[in-house]
Amino acid sequence: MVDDRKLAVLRAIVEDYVSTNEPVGSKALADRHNLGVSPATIRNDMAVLEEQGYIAQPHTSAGRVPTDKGYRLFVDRLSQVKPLSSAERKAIESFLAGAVDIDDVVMRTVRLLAQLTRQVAVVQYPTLTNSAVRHVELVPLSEHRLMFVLITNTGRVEQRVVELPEVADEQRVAHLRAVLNTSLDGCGLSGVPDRVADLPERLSPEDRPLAATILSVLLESLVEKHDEKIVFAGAANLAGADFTVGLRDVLEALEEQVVLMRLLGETSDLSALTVRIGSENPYTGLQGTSIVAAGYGSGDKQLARLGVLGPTRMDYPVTMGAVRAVARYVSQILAAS
Amino acid sequence: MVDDRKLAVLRAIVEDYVSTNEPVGSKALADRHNLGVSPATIRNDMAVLEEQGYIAQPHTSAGRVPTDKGYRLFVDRLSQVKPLSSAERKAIESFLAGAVDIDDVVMRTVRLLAQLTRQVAVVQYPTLTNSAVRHVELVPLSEHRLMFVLITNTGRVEQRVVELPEVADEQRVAHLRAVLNTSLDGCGLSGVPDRVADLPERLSPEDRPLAATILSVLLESLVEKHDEKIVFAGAANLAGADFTVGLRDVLEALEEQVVLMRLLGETSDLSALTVRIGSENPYTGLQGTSIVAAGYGSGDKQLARLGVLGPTRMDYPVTMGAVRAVARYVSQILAAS
DNA sequence: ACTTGGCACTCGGGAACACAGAGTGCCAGA
DNA sequence: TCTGGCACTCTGTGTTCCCGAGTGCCAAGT
Repeated sequence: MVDDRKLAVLRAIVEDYVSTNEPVGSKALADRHNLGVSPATIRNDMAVLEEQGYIAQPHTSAGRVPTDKGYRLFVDRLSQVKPLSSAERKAIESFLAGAVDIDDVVMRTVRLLAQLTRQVAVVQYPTLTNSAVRHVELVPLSEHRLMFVLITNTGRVEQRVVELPEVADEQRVAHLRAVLNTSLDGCGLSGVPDRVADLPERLSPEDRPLAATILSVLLESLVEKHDEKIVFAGAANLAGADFTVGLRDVLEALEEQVVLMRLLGETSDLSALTVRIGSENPYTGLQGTSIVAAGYGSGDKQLARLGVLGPTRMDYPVTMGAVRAVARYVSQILAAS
Repeated sequence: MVDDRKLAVLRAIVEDYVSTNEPVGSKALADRHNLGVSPATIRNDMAVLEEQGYIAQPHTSAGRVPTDKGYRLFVDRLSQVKPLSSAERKAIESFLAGAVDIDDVVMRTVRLLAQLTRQVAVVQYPTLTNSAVRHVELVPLSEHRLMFVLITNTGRVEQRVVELPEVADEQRVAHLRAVLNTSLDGCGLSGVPDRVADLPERLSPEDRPLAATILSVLLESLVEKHDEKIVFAGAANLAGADFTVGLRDVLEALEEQVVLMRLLGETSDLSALTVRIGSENPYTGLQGTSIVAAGYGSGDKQLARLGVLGPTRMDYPVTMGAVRAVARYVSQILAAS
């Protein structure tokens, strides 16, 4: 049904279309690729491919263009991820190595990825879900206010200013700090609510209102930051590509955290590349775009995802290579810190 | 030389052009504004205005379009900042009030401003320069590593992981923490280098290497974060407006922190509005754009700047009103926290 | 000294049109 | 099953033409 030569034709169409951005005809194919057959034969194959929905022609008597289904087949069976050159690897490594904190890592990553792929890069901040409490700090700001700081083993720092219901002297704060730290140290964030549930009861009665206030802020910060932060870069790269759908829609999607979140998708499998092509992606405003995403993490735990967004007409092998490589390097960096 | 009627004509031209986005001719002016004179008279005035460089015609026999110089005159002498409606004020207030930390404040501000003006909003993070140390925290991560956290009175938190030259037990860390806090508490960041200069000498010899390492990281973090962080939002609003210069250049400029920094400019005067029109701005890639910026801060100190960027053909009174209002509200929020 | 109506002139943008070129589908023959 | 040939169908481009908006200038009016 789909014999080898037809697949070769499809591959050739995808490659040519990606590089020229113009519908590709039978003659051009016969010239540029040595398929060993005449244009007429190729035409026949193309007719079949079109009937099966892998390619389409924008109008009668124009060349063929891959459909989403065609790209899908190309990605799944006709291409292989293209590894980066060693120069590129070196560049990545040295660029990421200079990062000083988690914000810096994310920022550098997203810029790097955008530059590398010449597309829009999207990076999700490492999730708190899988991290554990490294330290809790209470810093008195005034008699009635203190700053609550939560440091996780993934290097992230959460902070909140807490209005206190009563005056808290340094000693009581110190006590509470000690209690919090001993009871939470190393505890996974998901386990925090359980651990602190009975905490007020273990304290002397006069400390309870204070503790309750702080705990409520703590719990609140856990759920609030659960909808994760996402950043993007490389929007300028959109300017060149012309989308079937308006540029505006794409930019709007990029500024909607929730949409981005869903675009990156989720896979349990760390290091697996996800490719969403055109209509496969869950957001109607982005029909003409594809997303290539991968998870990253430290050790074996997936912390978050990153990827790039570009026109469906993109160079999948190269893009996938870049995304995979960057995901790996970020994982390394995070594991080391 | 520039009598009142000519100014009225210029104002009318700016207003019409802003609202229609089409070169405006003498007849249209006479119709839409009741200037009390005939089109022919207006033509004469327009000829003079053109000679003086306030307006220009895209081609012979088209209407007139304001030049940068024309907009400048309009902004300086022919318009007044338009205050927001009370509904808008309420919306701003309630939207900003929900912010939980400094990141949240900045994020909400930039989105708010983008939505309000339907343009690209740019917000600079509050500078550290004018803030003071509220608390320094040292959190041991392992025997050889600790996390250094600096909390400022502006609510910002800086963090660094420090590799230690030697094993540091909890006691030594605690001691160092105490020393740091007593010597730095309330100290302006610019004064920190002076204060810590002689600090190692006041410690026992065995603590000095440890202290030196931490101090070097501290000082480094001060200068590094000195080039401030800037965020933007509302890029989607660029999609509608057509720039004389490519959209790509604008997007590129937006992703360059340094460029943004210079665009926002600096004025000592808090609460003064800065307007940079087209060629007035220091970046050649942004010829067709204007920037409206204002400073914000807590109390009387200017902490940073915020503003919007849009086509030179923008509604200056409204935009200026929005920028000024948002700057004020953010200042309030920051002063309160 | 301005203002005004009239008038000739200019030029951009849209409509109509033709045409070359690329590409297809199909068919008959190898 | 492949191939060459051939008629057909489009799109994109270049050309021409014309309408209309808008101007500049001038002479007359206030």
